Amino acid sequence: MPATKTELFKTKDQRLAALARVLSHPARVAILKTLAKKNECICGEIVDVLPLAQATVSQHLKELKSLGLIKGQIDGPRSCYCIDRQALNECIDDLRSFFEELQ
Amino acid sequence: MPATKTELFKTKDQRLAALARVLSHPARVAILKTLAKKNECICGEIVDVLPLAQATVSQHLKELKSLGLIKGQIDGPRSCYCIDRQALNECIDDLRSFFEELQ
DNA sequence: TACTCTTATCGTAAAGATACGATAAAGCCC
DNA sequence: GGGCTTTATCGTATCTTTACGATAAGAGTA
Repeated sequence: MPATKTELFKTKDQRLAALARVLSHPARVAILKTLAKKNECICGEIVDVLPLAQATVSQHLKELKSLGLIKGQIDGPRSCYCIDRQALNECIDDLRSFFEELQ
Repeated sequence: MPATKTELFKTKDQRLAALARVLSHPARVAILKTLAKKNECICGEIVDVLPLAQATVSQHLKELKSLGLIKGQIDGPRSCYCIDRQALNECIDDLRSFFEELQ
């Protein structure tokens, strides 16, 4: 029965919810903070910082990337990640205007 | 095996993730917007606005309440909900400082 | 070429979230 | 009291998320 009725809501609300969803795990919050601090990181550095297995971290990175918040580029045998500043700013704006609507 | 390793992360990151989690469903986003617009609503009004069954809406309201973002008070046979402005402002501050850390 | 390092993906198990019908509980009106 | 309205909770089905081991795939190195 429960086939997630997400599509029945307004596009804006869906988008905001999707953004909130990627921030809804402390690992992803920590990844963003780490990337912000070091500007860019190879995957292994992030794995070292988090209390999770490499496969799990890779999965979290994938989610951040699929929402566009981070970019990843291959660097030899490594993967180098960084925050997509522009996408981040758009997300911040979305959240900001949501909160303004609430106030 | 997967027993959610949330507790292994920093308290601040956990808290932010928990906040993001309640915003991670469009129904809860819509509820907050509705409450903001009308200032306060009885449960039934919210049910009328959302494409979900009463039981489901009640569940979403419970989650918003348990995080403290909304307050509910019994009004005769009805339940009257409103946004907890103070709690909301604290959440906004948390998010703001998180984004500042990212920039 | 063989070997090592690094990371993504697959498969899968467990936990959590979502959704709703049914029902309980509490107040109102007659 | 009896019936109606309103909402919370219970039980349950299903879908989604989280987590990790195993493995594949690609790049560098001896």
